[in-house]
Amino acid sequence: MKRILITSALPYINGIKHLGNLAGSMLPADVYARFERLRGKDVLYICATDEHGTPAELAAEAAGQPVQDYCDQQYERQRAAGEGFSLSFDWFGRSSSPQNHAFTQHFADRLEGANLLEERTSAQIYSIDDKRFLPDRYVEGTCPHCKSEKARGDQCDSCGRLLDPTDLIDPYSTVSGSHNVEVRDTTHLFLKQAAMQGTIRKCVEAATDWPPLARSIALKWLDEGLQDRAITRDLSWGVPVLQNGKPRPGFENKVFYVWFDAPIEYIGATREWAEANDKDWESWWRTDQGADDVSYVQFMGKDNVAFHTVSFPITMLGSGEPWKTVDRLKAFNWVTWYGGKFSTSQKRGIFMDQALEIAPSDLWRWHLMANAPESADAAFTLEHFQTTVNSDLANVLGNFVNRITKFATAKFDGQVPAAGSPGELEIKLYAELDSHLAALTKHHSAMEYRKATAETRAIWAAGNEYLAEAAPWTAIKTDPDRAAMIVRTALNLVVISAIIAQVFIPDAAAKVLDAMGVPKGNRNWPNEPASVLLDALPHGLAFEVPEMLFAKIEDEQVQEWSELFGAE
RNA sequence: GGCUGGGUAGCUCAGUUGGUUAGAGCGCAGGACUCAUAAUCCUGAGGUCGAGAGUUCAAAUCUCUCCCCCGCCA
Repeated sequence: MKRILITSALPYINGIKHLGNLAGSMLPADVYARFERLRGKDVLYICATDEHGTPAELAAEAAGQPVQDYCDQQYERQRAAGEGFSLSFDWFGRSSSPQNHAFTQHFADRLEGANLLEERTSAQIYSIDDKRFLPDRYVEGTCPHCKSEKARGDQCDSCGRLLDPTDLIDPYSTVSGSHNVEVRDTTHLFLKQAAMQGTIRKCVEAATDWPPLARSIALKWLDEGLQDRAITRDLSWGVPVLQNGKPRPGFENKVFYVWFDAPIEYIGATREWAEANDKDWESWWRTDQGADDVSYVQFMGKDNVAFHTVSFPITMLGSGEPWKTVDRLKAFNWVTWYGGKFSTSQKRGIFMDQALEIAPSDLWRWHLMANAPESADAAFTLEHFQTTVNSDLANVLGNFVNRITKFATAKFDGQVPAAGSPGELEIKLYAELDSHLAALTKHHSAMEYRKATAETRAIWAAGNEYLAEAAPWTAIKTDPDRAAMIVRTALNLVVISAIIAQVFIPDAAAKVLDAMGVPKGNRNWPNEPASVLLDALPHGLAFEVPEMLFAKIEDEQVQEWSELFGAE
């Protein structure tokens, strides 16, 4: 398939995201998007902010702003942070967009038409002082089972039992601390998920492409039996509950639940992109309009798997319309901060905007992908960051590029030399590079990022190994043609090193390729034999020594950052 | 409590369908080189593969029991 649709889990609007959020969906999705684009695929990489729900309302209130203004501001911050990290979104949208409102309401109408929606009344906690219904986790009180006084409305952490907020003794609002709460009846729209059980099971069982983790999570939900769930909430900030274009009676003060409208924004954002660029969104999302030719790949953290494998497919399939559903998905564990949780309030960890203030984005990108939380949670430490950056980027890649371009400038006048022909060492290098490139391409296709970075590094290291063995500084004294051959080969290897580096460290890679005089159109993913790749630069081509690619991270900086960001 | 995933060299991790002396990077020790960001390259030391039992000619890899860590439980 030539067309690839990529989405990464939508970052919530409530504040700028930390390095773990970046590493767990947006960054790997970007690397994959870049890889497939370099291979000539027609890629559409979509992301957006997830803006609705109680946390956004409360955060806006705390900031003393209208929620729309708050979201506008936070959206801009997140967009800028994404740009700072060179995330190559084709579109970074907003779940509060009119397009998403329309799709969300459309899906609700379709689901109702398919007899999958139902109004049900239930009792919930209403806080009189806060003037709002309280979501389960915003209610605390005394556990009816173990008498712990800090039980949450959804669960008691003390005895582990699942609770209904109306079970709590002496409940109070964690929003205001007020005990002035009462139980009120409220009516919501329920999505009859149980009715879709068989359909979804078939999809999951057919999805042999998914990683075992994703399938097992989905199957577990199915085995326990899908429960019907409310898709509306008593809030004002969100998608209004319409019925065939008109306010639904009794739902004038309600909106759709954020978990219903958020995944729909993948489609909404595509439409935002299409309308802004005079493109069509249907060929990406409607299998009756060309989307059966699309491979759809989703990136997300482990916590989102169930929503992407079960809830969202129910929405799409339940509509009875031919929507494109996920083909492949890649789920990540968490990046932790020195083994613990990132925390805004406790000032633990580095957030995206702060990271960019202290080091270039390439450094973070490389380190986070080289240590991606693929098989288990991965601990971020500044010391480890320093080691990876200094060793892989500065010493192995930076030094390789620097040493050979400087040598070639001094001895061959800054031009790609033409003399000499391949000898034993070159033949050996060709074989090595062929095998490295095949492995690297395989790892990228499989979205295995620790392996892909290791293989990338091995190619960079092969450059240093080749130079050490071929020793052009010795050959130049006795056999200038031999030295020319070595230099030409190494300069071409610099180019290959930079081309494959583009997906991880786009800024540094561009510096190298610009300095080497490689036109934009010649920077595609290598798919020729190494013997051709390593003699691709035109003989006589003038190049420059790239400016220093990576400054090393000094111990003093690590010390300073540790104090700044609460490292332990 | 239930359910994923994980527990392999000092650190971070690979280990394909069970099969010769368990691998890589970093760190450490020694050496080489001097083109280069005191960089690089080579060699080496270092592991009862969480604990115990079992299956097998053979187990890090399969089975059972137990212990620890992260996460999820709408």
